[in-house]
Amino acid sequence: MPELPDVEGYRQTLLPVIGARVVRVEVLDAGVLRGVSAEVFCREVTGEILASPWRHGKWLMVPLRSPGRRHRRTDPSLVFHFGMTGGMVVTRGEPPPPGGAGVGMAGKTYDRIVFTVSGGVVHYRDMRKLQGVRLLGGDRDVAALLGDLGPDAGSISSGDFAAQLQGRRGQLKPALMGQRVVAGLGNLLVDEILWRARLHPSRQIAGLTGVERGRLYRAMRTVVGQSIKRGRVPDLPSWLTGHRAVEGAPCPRCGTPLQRGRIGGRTTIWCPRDQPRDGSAAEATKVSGP
DNA sequence: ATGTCTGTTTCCTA
DNA sequence: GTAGGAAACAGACA
Repeated sequence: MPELPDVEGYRQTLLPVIGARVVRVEVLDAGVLRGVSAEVFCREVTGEILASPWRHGKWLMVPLRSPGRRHRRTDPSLVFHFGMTGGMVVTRGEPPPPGGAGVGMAGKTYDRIVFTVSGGVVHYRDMRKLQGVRLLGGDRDVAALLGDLGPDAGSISSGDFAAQLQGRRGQLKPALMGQRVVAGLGNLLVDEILWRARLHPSRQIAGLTGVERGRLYRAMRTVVGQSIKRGRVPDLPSWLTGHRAVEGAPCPRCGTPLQRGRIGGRTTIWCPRDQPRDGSAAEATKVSGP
């Protein structure tokens, strides 16, 4: 599930346990640990204080510091990525509610790591284990890990966005999903953004007009902003995402049957009328509110 | 049983 | 850099 809005939601669920001390670490499945053994992971994390979590794109960082000490650049950080099926749940000690983030279809929770902290329990879950959890040694290591990512899609300025697009070639959808132009957009968000901006996913970046670039930027900020508010890409009737499941469903804006195809290796939904391949036409249909 | 699909990323080859 | 495929994994579905 997780794209930028979901991960932002996980970050916010951690806010109540900022400053808490890690009492116990249970590695239920060491397969999610990247570059660190379960033994070392437990030893290094147990006893540490959780500092303020922060997010870049789909990555979630939780710096650790030792009790009674200020933050240092060399303090380690927990770094979480949720792949396609991960999630984070924080409770205050009661058994976690059924369902929720990172839970599989059959209701299995797929808890992989459980952190017991003072005043709460943090569950890292992930069915498919496509990504995982890292323990990095300091701010420099974190910066290196995130080094290839573009600016966060939720906060990039229009000027920076234009600069990121400058000189780049290729199709719109693969570029937006590549994390290098902007970080945090996934398959659903990109389809939603391109539909709102009325741009065909296969359009060439280099062929965008200034007006179209502006439309793309506005659509991105609006869609990401609204999605963060709801903790996910909402499947509202007025959004494209609400109609992905139904083959040939009418475009919520103009009624034309939506088209489904494969672009950049991913299933892609678009409106053949509002999002013409050549960029002309269909400027008339107005965007409806979120 | 077998093949295909999936809200991700990385690694490999043209 | 860009494009395309495969792999990592664990299912659901036809």
